[in-house]
Amino acid sequence: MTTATPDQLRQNALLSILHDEDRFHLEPHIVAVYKTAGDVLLEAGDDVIDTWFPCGGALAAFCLTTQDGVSVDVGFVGREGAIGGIVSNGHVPAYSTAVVRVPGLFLRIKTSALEQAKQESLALRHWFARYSDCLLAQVFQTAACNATHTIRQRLAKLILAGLARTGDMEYPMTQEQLASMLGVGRSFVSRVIGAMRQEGTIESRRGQIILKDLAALRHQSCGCDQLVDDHFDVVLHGIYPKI
Amino acid sequence: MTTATPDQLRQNALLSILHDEDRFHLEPHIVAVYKTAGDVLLEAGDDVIDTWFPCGGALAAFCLTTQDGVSVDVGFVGREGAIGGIVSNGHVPAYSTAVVRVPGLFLRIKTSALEQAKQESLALRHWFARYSDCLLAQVFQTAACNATHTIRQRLAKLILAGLARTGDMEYPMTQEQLASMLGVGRSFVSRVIGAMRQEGTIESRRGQIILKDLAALRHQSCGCDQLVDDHFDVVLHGIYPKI
DNA sequence: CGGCGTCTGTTCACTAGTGCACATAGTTCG
DNA sequence: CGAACTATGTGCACTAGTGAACAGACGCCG
Repeated sequence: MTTATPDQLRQNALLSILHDEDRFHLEPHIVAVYKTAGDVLLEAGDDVIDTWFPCGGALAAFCLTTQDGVSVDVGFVGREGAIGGIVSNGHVPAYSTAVVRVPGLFLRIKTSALEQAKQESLALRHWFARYSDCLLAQVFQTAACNATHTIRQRLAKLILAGLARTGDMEYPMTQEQLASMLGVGRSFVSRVIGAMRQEGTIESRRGQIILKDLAALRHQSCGCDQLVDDHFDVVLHGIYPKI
Repeated sequence: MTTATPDQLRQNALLSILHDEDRFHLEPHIVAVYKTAGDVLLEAGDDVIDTWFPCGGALAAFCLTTQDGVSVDVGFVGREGAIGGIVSNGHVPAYSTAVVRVPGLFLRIKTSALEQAKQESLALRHWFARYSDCLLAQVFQTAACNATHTIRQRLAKLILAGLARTGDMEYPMTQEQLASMLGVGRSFVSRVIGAMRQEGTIESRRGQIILKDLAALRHQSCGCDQLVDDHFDVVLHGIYPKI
């Protein structure tokens, strides 16, 4: 838990693009922490004291639990974004829990320090506002996707998103976890994965999905994340590199 | 299409609470327009030139159309909120189309004027940021709801939300429209409404739902909107600090 | 009054997804 | 090595939801 190095700051897209002035404001307050899968960054109902920036291949999810006890992931944040006092400026309780899904490095800053910096810099404020718009777009699309697409399509989408993070062909995730991220029954996920394996799209070991045929998996996915990625491109275009 | 009267401004919750200074900034730029069901306030992909404030019982929806041509409403905004340059400050194309669902009065302001006012007032900025957080919370909940709840639960929720706007027992909406808002097949909606009618929960005429048993309808609803309303209360209740 | 367009109820055959139960296989750890 | 977990595959009976088709019913307008 040491103050983050410049090299680490560069591993988050929102931070890597900052002008020197803005960076100098934030840098002293940023701490680097390694987090493993399942770690909770933000608890629903708690004050948003910390804001988190995933680095490299790390991935976190906004996870809601419905009244009947089923939990669902409704949004994902990787190195392109941040979690915490982004939309709200941190004055309010978190509506959603944020959980680490793919382990890795996370940068942490006190939301109060971030907000102070936002007050002093219009550029910083607008930059984060743009990212907020992208986050909202992502959740819009998730809501539409959940209403209309099959579990098979959504599962393919989820696996693709996970693989994009790890950067290789293997995605370490149990079927139980996948089912819980989608908010569906485990046995059905098992069946869908079985079908995909038979068709040669993926392999699967205990706690692991292995990509065999990218084109086929893309084809089975609903492709909702592509639309969102495009919006990210337009809104944050050229100002920072794509993942 | 005349400049809005003070009386009209009071019919939107976000505007009604403003301090005189902030109000004086915005007031001259606000225009009152009557809109009917189906009118489009914002088109996905277009620049967010205008920002809209629903008044009284008016209601608009964020409506997404998936690749396969099915459209779904993923969020609703009534007198408690606003549509347009809220999250993003209007620098970006709208991700979602915004459509009027319950007709009524809408106040319109150029997003650029709103943003100018936000730059000059920290209080205004924070106030809208808080509302943005509520909007995000609402969409989070919609995404979770769509993933886990039955069409029957979601339909009950939708009818309740509509009735809450009109203020009486009648909700003017065809089954076709309800189905399209949920992104589901019309015939199934017809069946569910038939069942509700048999149980005495509602009546239904051509193009109209009539509430008969509020408690029963509440009981059949998933209740997701209640959770969101609670968040609105916590985040926006009474707090609009003068800064 | 008659005609036309739209909304509604219902049938039918079918696919998607649930939830539980139980057998089996892979991992971990003493 | 063997015990104890945990993850996975699969059978089963069942509910939820689809999508097309068609017959009425309602309401409006000339």
